[in-house]
Amino acid sequence: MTDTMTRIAAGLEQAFAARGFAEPSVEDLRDAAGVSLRTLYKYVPSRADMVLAALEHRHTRYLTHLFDGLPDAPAATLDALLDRVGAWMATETSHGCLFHSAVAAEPGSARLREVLGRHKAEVARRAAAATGLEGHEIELSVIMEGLTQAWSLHRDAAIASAKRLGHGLLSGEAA
Amino acid sequence: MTDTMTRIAAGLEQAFAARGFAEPSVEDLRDAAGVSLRTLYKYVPSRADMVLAALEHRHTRYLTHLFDGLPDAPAATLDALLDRVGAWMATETSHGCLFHSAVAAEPGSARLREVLGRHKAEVARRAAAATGLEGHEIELSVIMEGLTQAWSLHRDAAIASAKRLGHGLLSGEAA
DNA sequence: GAGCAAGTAGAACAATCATTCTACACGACG
DNA sequence: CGTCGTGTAGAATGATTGTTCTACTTGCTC
Repeated sequence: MTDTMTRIAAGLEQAFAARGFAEPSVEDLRDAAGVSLRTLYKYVPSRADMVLAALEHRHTRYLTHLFDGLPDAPAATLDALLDRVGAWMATETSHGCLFHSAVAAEPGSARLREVLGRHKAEVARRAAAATGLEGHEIELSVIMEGLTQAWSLHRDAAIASAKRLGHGLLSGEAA
Repeated sequence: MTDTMTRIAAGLEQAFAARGFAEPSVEDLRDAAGVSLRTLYKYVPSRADMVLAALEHRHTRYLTHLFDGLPDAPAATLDALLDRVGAWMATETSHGCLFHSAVAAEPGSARLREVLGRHKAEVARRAAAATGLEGHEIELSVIMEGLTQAWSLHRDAAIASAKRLGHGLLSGEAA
């Protein structure tokens, strides 16, 4: 059933998020997934695929975390969005973006790079649509990426700084 | 001699930058360093120390690349700084910040986290001093981190966006 | 109740890898 | 000349790991 696959993906995501992509052995991943080695390999036929499955799962979780039930007013929306990025960092990842980490761990993998690109593009597109900043996807990307990286060092101060940069974007919008 | 140590550190930096922190074996690192295994272990007694040596070397190289001979006028300085970040990405790293990658590869290492923190703090401090934006270190961090991450996907467009965000900071400075 | 899909537990295999060790080369210097 | 510091080349070791395989258990369905 898909149920088993989801449980596996969720466990893999958590394991990679907590311990990085290099350290956990397949036996560790099996424990995290809560299934036997046989079943794990049946659903996910290699360790590289385990990484992809984890990222797939995280992608959908991240999207719902960021965009479900956002407010309507542009300024409030932007603030809420950046707060949610910070909240995600606080609860889900102590350090950086999991997609970038995956690519960094295996810079040669074209599949990983493609997953990263799709993930980032979709986040930026949705963020622009939600804040009425269509055409400024890349500025939004820079702000959100910057917040994600800087959060681990500066916590709430990083969120406040990202908000200030974002407001500059909104008010510069008259032009 | 320190000469040998520098040669080793430079080789290690290049190897890790090109192939990530997980993939290269110690024998690969030996080839990159251009010394024998014995000598490598004499100067750098474990693989974890090889990572640290590489980061140490990159730190000083990055600082000189960013800050040597910067112009004086605040706006020109900021642009030049962000251009240099982009140039660094183009020539030195196809993907992301090497320090973040190192931490991501081994999230448990306190030594790595400390090196990351010191690196980022020094870069932000110098950037603020060079652009006359003292007190805005964190905004600068967000912009530079964001550019570093977004560059791999958007290239020159990421640089232009980072500049726009930075100019917003400079003109908002009247307040 | 026979058979089948889907699961668990864990041993076995082949390969890789970090680290150490042995044996040798060479230039400087007293 | 001898020896000491610093280097090279590469084999041996010991442990870990990704992957596969064997043997057994459940629950469902005809």
